[in-house]
Amino acid sequence: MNTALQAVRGMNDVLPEDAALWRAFGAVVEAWLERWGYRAIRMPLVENTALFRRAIGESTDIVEKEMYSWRDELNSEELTLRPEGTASCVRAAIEHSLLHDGPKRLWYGGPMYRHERPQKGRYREFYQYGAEAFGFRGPEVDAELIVMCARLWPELGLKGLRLELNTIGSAEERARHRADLVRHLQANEAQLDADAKRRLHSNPLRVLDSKNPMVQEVAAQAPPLTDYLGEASLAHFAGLKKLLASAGVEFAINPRLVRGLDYYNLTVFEWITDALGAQGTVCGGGRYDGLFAQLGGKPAPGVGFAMGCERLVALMKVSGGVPAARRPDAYVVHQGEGTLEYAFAAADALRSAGHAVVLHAGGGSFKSQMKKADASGAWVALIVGEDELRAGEISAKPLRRSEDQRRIGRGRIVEEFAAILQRVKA
RNA sequence: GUGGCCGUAGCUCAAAGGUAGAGUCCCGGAUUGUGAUUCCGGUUGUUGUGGGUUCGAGUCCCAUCGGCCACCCCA
Repeated sequence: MNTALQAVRGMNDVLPEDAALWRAFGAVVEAWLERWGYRAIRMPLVENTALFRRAIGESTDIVEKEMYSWRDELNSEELTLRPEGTASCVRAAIEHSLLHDGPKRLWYGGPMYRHERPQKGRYREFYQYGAEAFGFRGPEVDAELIVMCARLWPELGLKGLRLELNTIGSAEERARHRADLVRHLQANEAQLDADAKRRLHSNPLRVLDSKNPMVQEVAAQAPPLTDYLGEASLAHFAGLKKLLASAGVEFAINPRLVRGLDYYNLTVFEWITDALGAQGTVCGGGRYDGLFAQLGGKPAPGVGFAMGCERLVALMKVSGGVPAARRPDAYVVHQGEGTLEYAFAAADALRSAGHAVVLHAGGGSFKSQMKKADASGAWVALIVGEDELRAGEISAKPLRRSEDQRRIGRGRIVEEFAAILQRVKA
């Protein structure tokens, strides 16, 4: 143990028992994304550091202190493990002119990397599914993305997720608000903590989100962003709320909901649970109409969300929505001179016929082999001993139903096994 | 990155400075080749790691690694 290597902190193995749940989760989510008309795209895990600096924002926590960045000396490139997916997805859309024939709905999944202190529900390598809609200006796609999620939760067996919603207007509106906000914060600078002071100029909107009561007092008196929103922004938000209401999706407006990435405008939202402790946001997203231009592309609107797989899988466990383990159809037990080849061939033939078959390996007494057959969860134990070998047969013993063991002639193994399996599974 | 709590068998946990244990799991057996129960027997280990104090450290001290919780932040 003293010389044994460990996984990197905050980066976890998913062991077979959990991996089954992950696969079930992934299957539901991917089918759901496709059903809503989103198409898969895959991006590299590594991008040029400049992409994230430009997309996410220089003064965000992610860029300031959470990115895994390094200089690749082989060809002098500044590279970064992606801390989120939207920037890469937009980059890919620009690079390959994906919008040349109209708007696009895309989804992706995979690991993201942020160097934060690990905690329940927060890891340095974590998985996300993301959906992005490029080229749609109206609020209907914002609504679609949110309603989509509302429809997914029951499919995963999840309850008690609540939706928080806000609008943060356009860049111009925020700039006007920001000027007044900074003035207000400066007037009350004595009440600000170190963190708030630091953000006063770098990212004053985040000050409103502070949990420090002293800072909260100042924030509460600050000019509300809503007062600075123009007609178009208000109409967009109203349109979104109307669609959510007609879909029967409940939401709470949280005027302090400001997301940590600079590219958002208008709609921002989070799906939150109280069942996972401090890391309660299970899915978050919003609109980012300026991002294409910001990354050097032809201007195009965008909206999207990302959901955290670790958190959703953890919620599925809490909710008890754990799928049953897959049973092998047969476990093949063999003992005696020459039986291995026979058993090996029988297992092979049954697999070719589409059955899930585990061949016993590693020796052991007959009894221990039967124990392993049982422990494997197999429906049927197939037994090849010296008797069977001599007779040119194989014994089939159902393990999950009270049905007698019987012999099958070698030439009829596939047909008869299928018949037994059908009866036993019924 | 800051603070608090915690690391003993694969797993869940005992051992209040004096010989490291239980349950579970795993392995073998209970008259020839038949699985969950029952009964009998057996292995669980550099007490996370490295130092220090002490006649003696799982226990006290320091460091380090890891986990949990909170802050922070977000998925």
